[in-house]
Amino acid sequence: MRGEYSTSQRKAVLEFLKGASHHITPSEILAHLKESGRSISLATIYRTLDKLCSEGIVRKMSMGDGAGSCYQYIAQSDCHSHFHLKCIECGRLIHLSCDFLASMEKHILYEHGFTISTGRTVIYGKCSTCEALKK
Amino acid sequence: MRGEYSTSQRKAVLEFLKGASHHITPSEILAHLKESGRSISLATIYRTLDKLCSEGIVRKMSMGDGAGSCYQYIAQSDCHSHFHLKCIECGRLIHLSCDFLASMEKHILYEHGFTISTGRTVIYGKCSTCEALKK
DNA sequence: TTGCGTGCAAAGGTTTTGCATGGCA
DNA sequence: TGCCATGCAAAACCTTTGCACGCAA
Repeated sequence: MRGEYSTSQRKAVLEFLKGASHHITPSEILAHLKESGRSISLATIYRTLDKLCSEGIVRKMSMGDGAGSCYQYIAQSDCHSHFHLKCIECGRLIHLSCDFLASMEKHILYEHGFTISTGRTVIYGKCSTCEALKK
Repeated sequence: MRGEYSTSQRKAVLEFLKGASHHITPSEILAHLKESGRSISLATIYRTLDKLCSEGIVRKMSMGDGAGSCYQYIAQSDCHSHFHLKCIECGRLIHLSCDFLASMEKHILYEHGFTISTGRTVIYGKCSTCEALKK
């Protein structure tokens, strides 16, 4: 028989991703699940995330930190103009929804023929706090 | 005495970065230098790149490929509104200079208090060719 | 029963680090 | 001479893979 199984591990990973506040590393998933008493191997987490990505349920992003990849559950309401700004200094991640950016997407599409994937894009820079601290 | 030394290895790495056509991985540097007869250890390349980054001479970028980090020499003329678009499908990297994006930078700075680092930011999406191929 | 999913351990790749040596100033 | 930089090897990570077993359907 062909098809996919619904195992307790898959459910646990998916449930945690849904409840999490975005952008989680495989190690974090492991840690949180271990805390809750559930024990899953890292290999399984990677394999599960891989599958969820292929199915379009989860999104893989790479933060520039060298701290490994991050994964994020794709909520239905999340598909709009929603950019991520990441501060180089403090590492804070800012979620930004803004009409201006929506028009930027259109500009790049019509003028430059490029369809932006907002979910996968991270804009780097400095947040106001860190910029102010800069001597 | 305090300060930095100018070694042949540092010169070789920097020179290669200057001549290269952007976005090089440490392994590529190693390979190219080995080809030219010069032999440098990978560790030194990493340490040199790290230093060059701190000095603001070189820029570190992470492409989402899992293929490791990329480094790029920062030319003086390169500091303007210059964004990178990377196609998820074919991997092509597009360099984009555009007034509209310059105004986007200002918008994000004034309205959202965030100073964008254009050099470190990679915008992901699909180029027109790959978008057209999509069934 | 079938065969996908899991766990474990091992392997692969990138990046970092310790230590003795070499080289610039 | 004083230190920083280098090379080598080992280690630390993250991620993938092989294999035998367990479990969903």
